[in-house]
Amino acid sequence: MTPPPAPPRRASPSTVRRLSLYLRALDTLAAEGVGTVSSQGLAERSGTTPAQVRKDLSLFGSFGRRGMGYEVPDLLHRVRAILGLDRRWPVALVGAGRIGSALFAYPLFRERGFEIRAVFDNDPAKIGSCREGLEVRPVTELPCLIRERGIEIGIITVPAHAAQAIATVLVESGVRGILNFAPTRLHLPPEIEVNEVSLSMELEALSFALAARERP
Amino acid sequence: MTPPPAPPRRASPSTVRRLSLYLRALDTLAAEGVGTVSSQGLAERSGTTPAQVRKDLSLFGSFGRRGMGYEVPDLLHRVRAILGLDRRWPVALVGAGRIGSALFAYPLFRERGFEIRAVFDNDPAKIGSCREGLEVRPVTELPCLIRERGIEIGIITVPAHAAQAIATVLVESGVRGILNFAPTRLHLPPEIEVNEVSLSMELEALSFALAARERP
DNA sequence: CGATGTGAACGCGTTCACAGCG
DNA sequence: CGCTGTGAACGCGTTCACATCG
Repeated sequence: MTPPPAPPRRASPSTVRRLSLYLRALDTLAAEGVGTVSSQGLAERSGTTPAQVRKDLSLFGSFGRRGMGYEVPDLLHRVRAILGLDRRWPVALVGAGRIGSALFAYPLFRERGFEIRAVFDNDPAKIGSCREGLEVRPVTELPCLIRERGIEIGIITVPAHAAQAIATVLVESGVRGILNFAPTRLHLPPEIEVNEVSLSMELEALSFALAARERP
Repeated sequence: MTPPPAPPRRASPSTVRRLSLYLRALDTLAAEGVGTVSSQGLAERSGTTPAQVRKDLSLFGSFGRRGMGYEVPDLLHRVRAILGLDRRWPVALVGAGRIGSALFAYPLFRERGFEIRAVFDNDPAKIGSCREGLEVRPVTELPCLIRERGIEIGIITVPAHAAQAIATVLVESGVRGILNFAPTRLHLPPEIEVNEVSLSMELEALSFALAARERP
């Protein structure tokens, strides 16, 4: 009888991560034509527990039917909406090196609604060349193009020493969220969302775990 | 007077992540020729708090001098050892697509001691071609080469539907740690260390945060 | 003095257990 | 009866505060 709780502005980072996992699992289930799934079933496919699944979802509303579970197409739609994937997100890519080009071609981004609408680089050899049909532009044109194309998310794949300057310009041009692949900490206003992806950190976590096992 | 605590086999994932950040900061400090740093200074450069820095480090020993702080070269060496980076790690890359090739060329891996010693793919168009001087081999040769070259870490950058089979073969061939870029959950024995990197999850976390701010 | 190292207090995410409803 | 939704209990990582020592 209580209306679904107003979407909380802040869910814990772990919850948001798991919502992504649920979405992935629901995509698979929908593709398999499965109509209904229990918290148990979702938990198994996402590597968590049934209680955790129910707790996470209940933060945003009551999407299941007692005794039945969750309807896959409905829950899929709900989780997409919760994650903000019920719209398109124009994205800019700064850095047209190997990692940047790889991300550009990553099909899952587009499937989720992320559309790379601008690519920037300062290397004269790259400017003017194309990535998947989009021309690489010099960074000087960044502010203008970001605004013109309504871009709100920037992906940084430039060398560490250049990342802070790029981030600052992105924010000044209207970007509100940044995915940073450069191995350096960015200093930005607190209202800007920053997500750091450190590839070497991931390998180092493996290294730590493997080395820990060999210690006397 | 108490000897440094025996290195704990299990530190929390957050602690390990932060150790990587400290290492990065220490690298920079050393390059700048800074001789000493306080927990305060390290915290500022890593985006955490002084108390957190001291707690993290004290898990592994007493590396500082009261009233002085930490000596940068010494701490650098210690943190590298804690993370298991005082040795070389032979790595295999499975999947010579865009992401795989980008990782291959990522200089920070080699700087940290990770050496890609084998590259595999099943695409006949790629087999025999080279990535940074290493020849791409078919997956059929994987078990043999993994063993021959003493590889303990595998990086998976194949499509989701192929990832589980690859992971199983890697483990059967002696790999103990896996970095998985494929958007699928791997089922492996518990003694195997698995680290999932989900690029779309990172973007979805941004999308969630930005969308949450726009809600009424 | 100044900054580390650390037990204790705190807060928060996870887990539990059961009430509630189809 | 089955499974969800959820308050309460729990455990753990973070923060605090201070004793400690160069």
